[in-house]
Amino acid sequence: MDRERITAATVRLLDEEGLSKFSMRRLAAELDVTAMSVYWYVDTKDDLLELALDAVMAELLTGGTEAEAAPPEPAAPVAPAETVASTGAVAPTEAVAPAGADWRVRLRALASGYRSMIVRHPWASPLMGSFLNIGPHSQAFSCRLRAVLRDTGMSPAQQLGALSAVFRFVYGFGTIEGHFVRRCASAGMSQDEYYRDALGSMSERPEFVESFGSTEEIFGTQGFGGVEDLRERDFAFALDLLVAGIEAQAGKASARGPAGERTADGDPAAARG
Amino acid sequence: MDRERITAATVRLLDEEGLSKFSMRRLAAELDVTAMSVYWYVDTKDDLLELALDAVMAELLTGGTEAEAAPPEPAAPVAPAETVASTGAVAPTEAVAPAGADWRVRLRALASGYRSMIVRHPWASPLMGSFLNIGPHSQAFSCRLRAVLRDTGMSPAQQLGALSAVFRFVYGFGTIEGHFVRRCASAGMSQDEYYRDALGSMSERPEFVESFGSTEEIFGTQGFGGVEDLRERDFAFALDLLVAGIEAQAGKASARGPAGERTADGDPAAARG
DNA sequence: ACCTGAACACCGTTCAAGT
DNA sequence: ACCTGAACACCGTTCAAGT
Repeated sequence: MDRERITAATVRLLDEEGLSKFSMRRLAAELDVTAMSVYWYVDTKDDLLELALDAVMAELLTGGTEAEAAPPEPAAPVAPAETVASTGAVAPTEAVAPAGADWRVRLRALASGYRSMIVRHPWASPLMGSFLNIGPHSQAFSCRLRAVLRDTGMSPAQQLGALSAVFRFVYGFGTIEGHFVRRCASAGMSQDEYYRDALGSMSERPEFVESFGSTEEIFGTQGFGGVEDLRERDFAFALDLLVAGIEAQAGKASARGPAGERTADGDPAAARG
Repeated sequence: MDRERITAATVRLLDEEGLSKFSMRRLAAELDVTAMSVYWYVDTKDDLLELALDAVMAELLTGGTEAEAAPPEPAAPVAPAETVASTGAVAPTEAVAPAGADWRVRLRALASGYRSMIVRHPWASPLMGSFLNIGPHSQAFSCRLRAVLRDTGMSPAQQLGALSAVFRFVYGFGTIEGHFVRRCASAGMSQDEYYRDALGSMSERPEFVESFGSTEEIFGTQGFGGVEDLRERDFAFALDLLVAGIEAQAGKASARGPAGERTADGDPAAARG
């Protein structure tokens, strides 16, 4: 009975039953302990949730581009013990990209990893709020993203803007996706069934059918591989948009010279090389 | 005592005290009524929250590009009665754009309006989940966005991808922004104070200071107008990224011809002109 | 048709008390 | 140092009963 075991049980319960059903009393029962003994290790429910959030953030750092990731195990691609124990050896590797690869490849890898983490743990996104000051693992992930953006050719000020854009976009995508997945599950339907129903209710509006065709036409389109495939393509397309936008901005930047508007002294691109 | 009055009181309470403090009992007290009489008009708390969500979605439709917006008042730019009554004459007009303007201008207007609505009502974003099947006002807004995207020169399939991208990105931006604003308020700090504190805790990590300078350097940078100004610029920059990405994709599309990969028969761009 | 009171099965958290 | 029981002030929702 220590903080790690409590955090692991919290993550497992949150994964299985969702944020709204999680309670201190439910957790205590799971740990075969009275309701209030958890409070010896944790000040408040919110503190515990922050610990759980930090634990799943660590999933994004298994194996790494640079050694700046987590305090323990500087280089070896070993997943944190508590996470493996809780989720049952789901070792996500999508946030890992070849160290010297093109920034586009690495950006896609980081974004995909972040997104899939949010989908794996739908309870995490409402807890993330601002990506400021929420644990060392989140900061380490942010560092990796910044390292990638340094190679885009954008000015430092543009890099900061792009950092924010990528973070928030992936957050939005993963959060909505997570909501949808959970809603399907709680309705006892497959994602395709739920999507078909939703389309059905939208087909009551005639302009919708005019734009996209009837439900049967959408599902019958050749190459339509279901909602999950659709979402995969939407995400890929959105990343294409971002990458194309970054390339355009980087072109502008190099045409006008390396200096941005916002940044002050201490150009990090120059300092790092 | 009817559904409209209940919905209006709900929106007002949610705005003032937040989603977590809202309860049926609290609402009943506000309406000077016993706890359970609300259940005569509303089946469940979740149903009521959906009503509230639909009510604030209507803010995005005041005044419009086309007459496809809300059932009442087809064209006149009049805000819905219940919203005006509840928020005290905050009549947002940001989602309105000149009808025949460039798609870039109209896209920015729609995105800004959506974002500011989310910030005005931070409780709305956790409720939005998927943008599918949540009320007629949301669908009408989606229609307007589609109408704008038709003018980008993208293929219909690309338009669908961009629709998803814009929606989810703005959602992510507004949600995180709303979280931050609320967190500052509940900590009793101004946004700049909170931001300074957060930077201070991040300055404990040396690579952060190496990249961006110390807190004093960041706040002292000429042209730094505080967090809110920073966020404004981040949002504008992110929209620039999206617009540039859309332009790049549209260029590809017109170079390869109008047909996309995903769409079936019934090309809406051709049908609408 | 509309509202109420009492009740049920929950919450997070405190606090004095046990070992 | 670690855990417990009882208690406080809350929840959403049901249901029989009032007018």
